[in-house]
Amino acid sequence: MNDATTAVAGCVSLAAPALSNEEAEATARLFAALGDPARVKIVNLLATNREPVCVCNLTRPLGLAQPTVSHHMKKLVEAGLLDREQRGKWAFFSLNHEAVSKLAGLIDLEGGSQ
Amino acid sequence: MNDATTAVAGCVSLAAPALSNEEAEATARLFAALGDPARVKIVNLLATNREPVCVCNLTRPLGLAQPTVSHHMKKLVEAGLLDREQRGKWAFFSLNHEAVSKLAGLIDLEGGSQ
DNA sequence: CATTCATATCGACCGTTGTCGATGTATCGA
DNA sequence: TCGATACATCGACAACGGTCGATATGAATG
Repeated sequence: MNDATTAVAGCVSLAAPALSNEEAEATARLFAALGDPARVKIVNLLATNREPVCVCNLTRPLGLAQPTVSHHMKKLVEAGLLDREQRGKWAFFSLNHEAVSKLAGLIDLEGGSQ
Repeated sequence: MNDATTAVAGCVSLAAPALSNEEAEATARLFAALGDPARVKIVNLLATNREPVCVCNLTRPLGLAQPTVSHHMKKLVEAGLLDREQRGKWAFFSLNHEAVSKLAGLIDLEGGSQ
């Protein structure tokens, strides 16, 4: 999922002249994707491990049931922060580094468009 | 409010080796502070206008009632993203650029601690 | 001191969201 | 084909959060 349906696709820098309602909502959705401790840990695991991770390897370190983990993965994919790849029975999730870079750029008020 | 009670004080980079529960919760609280369109707009206004803003000047551009705006300002102050200064009757809010810089650093997975 | 104004807090309402068990779907192996 | 595995979806429940009107606090003003 790297298309226009992701939140990151509709985001503009926080230093942009005047955010529209749609831009503010998309930006809020992107930040809200990281507004849960479990999802922060998921992104942290993917950022440090480098290799894609499947759901079954996340339930134990997160201490959450499998449906809950799937729920969080879906949120992160919809935000555009994670990519999903199906390999047989397994669904492998990896960081979308382009989206992460764009997120970092949103907050850069000095070197941004200010 | 720039003390240890703010969310930004307990945050660690998303590229840090292994986030504790407390670090993940603090990071999530910081991101959640920007997980609402109204608060995104508030930060955007403060980032572009440079000058501090009081609540009475935000109700009209946001289209929200005064208690709602105060609620959002409190969330942003608790997160550490905004500073509050009382001048007579008015409460002036301004961006905490140190916190914004730290937030941008949290997401920088390349130049960070990875 | 009374009034006005700016802001915070309270209480209530209600939509959203995190959580899990149960179930459905699809794939792989025996 | 059958059973096991991995994952998504569904339904339900509880907790959280955004919103507003009413009210409280506190400061300037006359």
